Amino acid sequence: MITHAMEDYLKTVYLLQEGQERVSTSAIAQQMEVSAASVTGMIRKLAAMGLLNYTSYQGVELTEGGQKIAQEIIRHHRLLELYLVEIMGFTWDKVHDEADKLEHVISEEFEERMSEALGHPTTDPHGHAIPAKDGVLQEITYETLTEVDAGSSATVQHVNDNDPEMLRYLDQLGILPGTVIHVVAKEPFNGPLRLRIDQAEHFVGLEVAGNVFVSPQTT
Amino acid sequence: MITHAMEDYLKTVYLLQEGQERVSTSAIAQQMEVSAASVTGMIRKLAAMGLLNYTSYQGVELTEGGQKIAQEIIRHHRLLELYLVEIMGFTWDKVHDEADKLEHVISEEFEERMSEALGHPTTDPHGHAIPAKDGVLQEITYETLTEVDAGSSATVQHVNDNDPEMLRYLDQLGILPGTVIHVVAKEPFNGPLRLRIDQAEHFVGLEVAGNVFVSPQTT
DNA sequence: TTAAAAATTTAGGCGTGCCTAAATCTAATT
DNA sequence: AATTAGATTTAGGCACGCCTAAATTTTTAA
Repeated sequence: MITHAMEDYLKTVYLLQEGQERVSTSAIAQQMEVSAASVTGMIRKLAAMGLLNYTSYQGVELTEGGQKIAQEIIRHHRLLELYLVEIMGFTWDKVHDEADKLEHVISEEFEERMSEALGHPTTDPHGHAIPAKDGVLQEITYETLTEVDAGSSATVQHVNDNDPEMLRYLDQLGILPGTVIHVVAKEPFNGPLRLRIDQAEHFVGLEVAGNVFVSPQTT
Repeated sequence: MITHAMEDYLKTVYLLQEGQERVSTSAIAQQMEVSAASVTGMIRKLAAMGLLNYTSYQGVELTEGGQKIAQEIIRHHRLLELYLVEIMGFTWDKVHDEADKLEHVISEEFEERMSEALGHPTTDPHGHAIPAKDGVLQEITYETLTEVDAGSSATVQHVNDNDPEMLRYLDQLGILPGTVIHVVAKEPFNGPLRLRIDQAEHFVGLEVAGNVFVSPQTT
């Protein structure tokens, strides 16, 4: 039997695995805000179930079975986020926590009906790709806004969705997936970035900029 | 902290309490499909939290605090059932199980947005009253179809929602909240009831009839 | 009113998922 | 190569929510 906690671990490993080969115990512990000892315990259980490969002291890697479950949960999460915003009228800062609870509980039919109501969408409100029902999710790794050179422009691809406060701030600045941002200048000594968005200028700190993922502007 | 399991117990006690003064351990155990010993354990915990009054061997009774939580969960459940049917297009036989899982997990805002989308409804798809946000739910106790005299008619008020199979059967017969049923005859020795519904005649067993709650037809 | 039956509680145990503290392994430094 | 810092695992413990079996209380019926 697969529990909600197991689903959470698989999801976390999946998302941490982006790019990386193997995921360390401490990375999982930090992300999930549990002790490393707890992670070891759960990892061993999941390995015994064939959901991930684990070598002591060497971190883990999802098996195909583990990936499938992780993708299913991530699909639930992102469809829920979009459904909550588009159909139910939630603001985008509230949907992450709600989806975190609902994602483990909804049925396949619920998932299917959400997808239909939304016209089988491919991205969630924060710009993350929604995995197809049985498809592989190839999340592209974008650079963060902090890495953009002064004087050039970039298009927002996605923003981190776990901090409601920050999402409200980004919304206020007009930083949404699709927004074009021109980096006017970067202040020295880890100072703020000077941005032009839609004619208006803003000074934004590095912590915020590090949570905004962009691609070089194509136009 | 109040857990999902606790919420389930409070809900069950609340629903069993209809009419009755006190609710017995075994009644709860039977309804929830757990052992009587488990019920005793949980009851003691809930009593220690002040959510119900408990005297050994004498059953339980919800306190005001316990009632409030139970009503909240029942409101969630019934709003969810209606939302799933009306907005998402579920058939009425599937919504009970889905609501049983979701009811513990949705936020106040989710509840509020469902209620709004549904125009602040007062009954769920099976005819049960939806408690108001902070109101008292006064569920009226109706008689079952088995108690209606042959030759008289009755209006369906609500049907039990926990057996999907039976709900599909009732749907097929056209037995929904609001339906007028004429009891043509009752076969002896616990035999079937002969019913007229919308011109058509049906023979229905006592098990089904016992799950249909009606009031004498007023017209 | 007393014995049998039924209901309830107590005792002890199990899996889950978390914790802290101590032990152990890996990697980095000298 | 030895030491040491950091990461990881092991050991032992705890709360939850369930279980079965045995003890106890209440109810029913002889």
